[in-house]
Amino acid sequence: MSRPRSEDKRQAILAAATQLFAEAGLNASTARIARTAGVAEGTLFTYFPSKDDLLNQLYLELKGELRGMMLPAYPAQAGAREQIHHAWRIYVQWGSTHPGKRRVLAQLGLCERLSEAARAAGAEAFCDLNALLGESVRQGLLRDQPTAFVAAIMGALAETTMDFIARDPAQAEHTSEAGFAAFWNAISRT
Amino acid sequence: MSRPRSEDKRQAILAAATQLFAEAGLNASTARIARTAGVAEGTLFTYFPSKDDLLNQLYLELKGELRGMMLPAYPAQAGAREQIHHAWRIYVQWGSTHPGKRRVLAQLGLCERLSEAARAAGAEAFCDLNALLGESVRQGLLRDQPTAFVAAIMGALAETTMDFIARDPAQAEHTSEAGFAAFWNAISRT
Amino acid sequence: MSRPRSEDKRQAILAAATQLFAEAGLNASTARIARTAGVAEGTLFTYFPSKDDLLNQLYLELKGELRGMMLPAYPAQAGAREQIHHAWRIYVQWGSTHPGKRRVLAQLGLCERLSEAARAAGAEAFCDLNALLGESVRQGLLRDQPTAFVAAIMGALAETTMDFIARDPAQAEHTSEAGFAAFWNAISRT
Amino acid sequence: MSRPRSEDKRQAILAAATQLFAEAGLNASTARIARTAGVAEGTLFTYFPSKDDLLNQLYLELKGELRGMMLPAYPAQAGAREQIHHAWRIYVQWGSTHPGKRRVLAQLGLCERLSEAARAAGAEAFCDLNALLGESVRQGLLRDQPTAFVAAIMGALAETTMDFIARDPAQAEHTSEAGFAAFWNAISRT
DNA sequence: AATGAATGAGAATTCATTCAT
DNA sequence: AATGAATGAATTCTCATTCAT
Repeated sequence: MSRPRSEDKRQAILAAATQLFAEAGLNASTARIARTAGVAEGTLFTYFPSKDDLLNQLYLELKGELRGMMLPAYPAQAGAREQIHHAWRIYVQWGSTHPGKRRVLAQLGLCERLSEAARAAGAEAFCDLNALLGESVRQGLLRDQPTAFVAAIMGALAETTMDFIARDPAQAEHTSEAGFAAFWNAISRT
Repeated sequence: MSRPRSEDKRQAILAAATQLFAEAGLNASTARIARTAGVAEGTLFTYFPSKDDLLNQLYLELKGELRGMMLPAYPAQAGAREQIHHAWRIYVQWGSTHPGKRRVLAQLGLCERLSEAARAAGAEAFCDLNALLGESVRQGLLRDQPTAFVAAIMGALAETTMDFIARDPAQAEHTSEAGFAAFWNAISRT
Repeated sequence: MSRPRSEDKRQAILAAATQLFAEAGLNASTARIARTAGVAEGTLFTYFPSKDDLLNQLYLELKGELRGMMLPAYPAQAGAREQIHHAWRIYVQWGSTHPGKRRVLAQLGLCERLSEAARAAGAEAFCDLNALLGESVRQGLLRDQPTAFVAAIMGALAETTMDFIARDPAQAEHTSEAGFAAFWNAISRT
Repeated sequence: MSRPRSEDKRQAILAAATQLFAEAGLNASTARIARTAGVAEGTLFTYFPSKDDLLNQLYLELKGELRGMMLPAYPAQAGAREQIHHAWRIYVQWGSTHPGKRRVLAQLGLCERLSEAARAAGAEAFCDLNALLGESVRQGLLRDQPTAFVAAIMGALAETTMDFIARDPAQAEHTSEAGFAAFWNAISRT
């Protein structure tokens, strides 16, 4: 009966926030975000009641996008190594293709304004991957380390890999594989 | 004739900045830093002409401290692996012992307000280590990767290791060794 | 042909405004009033073109209600003192029974946004009472003071009386009579 | 050693606040107050950390001024009636001479942002007067009413009196005496 | 008429930096 | 050099009002 809230505007705000956060850090002002998104300052607050909400929802949005990419990543019939390798490729490719989003996701992950709820929901993106890693440890394929440690190592090496791809995008494929090799050697038993 | 600047005050300001940046992020206000340091608001600006200068000098200070720890780290007579292992232990121990400093160093490293000059000067802290890693690659001890990549992998895994030590300090020794094992497997040739 | 305005909605808005103004002062937002009234934000403005209008109409509404209570208050056959006493009782009882309405009426009376027209119309509530007081002065029953002064004294003492009843409702009857005694002594000739 | 805080500026801010609050209510913005006081917006906040503080300190300032006027008001040798009469005159005169201050004091007294501490400290202005009234009740000079009720009646009638003086300042003296007569008759035993 | 999204002018406050003392 | 008051631009958020649906 009234004008419906526009998903376009919501997305424009999130996109503007992503861009400005990537360029200038999470301190980018709501005024600038609104202007970049092409909406009035007040409008931002009809979509996101506070800047904290914007931060949290943006985090979920980005994590959700990543999750969407990684969900179909695990062909059941393949071996564990192949599945993990596949997840690696997708993750590294997403981050290399969207450096701004990657940067913002990292900043948000460190930001103390992120709610526990958002953090928990965000963890789902890597839920299947974590399960896969845990199972692999249990089956003796990987060294006997806490799953969280293995997962953190994977994340850290993937980030490093993406940093190098950003510097030399032409070598993306090769660097990604080199990174995965390093990761696999770091954690595999043999 | 004017009073000379006091190195004590300079250090007090840097220490206060480290503490507050660790607690509240780089947005901690100069007023709060000055108060915590026990000096007047204006005094801070006689030691650091701007907040950006404070940030850059703090970065150099912390990198310098780290460099001071790591310089005597390389007993020439030992083998490369042992020297690298030694550097790893010192680095991880420093970061585990000074979580605030580590946190601030990481934040500063990401901050766009850091000058290229400071970044370059800061890189010196790991200069010898980088040389050592490069040499090891050249000698075929490590896999054939760009030295910067190897160094970045070392940094990333060390950070991950420190994160886990922070969660469970009782296991510091064990976690540090597990982290190094992962690193060594990641990059060593055999 | 368009839907007619609903008197129910108008009353709901006025009731919500009364409640929120009593709780939070005249700054209570139109959005909150609309929500409390169960109508949309915009709807409020089809019934009251502006917040100032809402304020003025609410004032008239409350004054009108009070006038409705007091109109049948003057049994012609009774003496002046008894009629005035009767009016006092009704007024004090209304204010004690509806503390929110009383509070809002007082706030509105002081508010500079109230139009002169509303103020004038509102004065009608006490029109008969004023006439009665004036007549009593003229007949020598009350001291020789301007009627407006006598009326203002009555209002002030009645408000004070209601304040005390609000603090100790159990003594309402007694306090009301004590207040009236004070008033009568204040203005009666003997 | 540094520029001292200027009592002049503090007073200028309080005066500007008094003026604007009297004209436009307590909603007058800190920006306007600062501009009127001839200081920068930020300066207001070095003298008053928040608007609430400004409100509370202004209340204390005005109450203090009033207290300063009334303190020497009670010549011990005079009778109770004469002392109370004297206090009445001073109070009414202060309020008539400073209508803005009176108006603001009344608004602040009703405002829920006023701290209990300020309220308590403010009550001191009428401490002696209250004691005098209480003693007079106890000695049978006044009717047997709670002291607070007697004091409230005095305040209410004094306010009403000041309202009328404001409308017709030429009759100030006469109106003040008429008001006191009404008050005294309202509460005195005979 | 009813709805609630859209708007942009404030609101209170913060903050890096300057400057009088 | 040291101090902290002074500054005014910037920040997040609110709100009365308008307007598309």
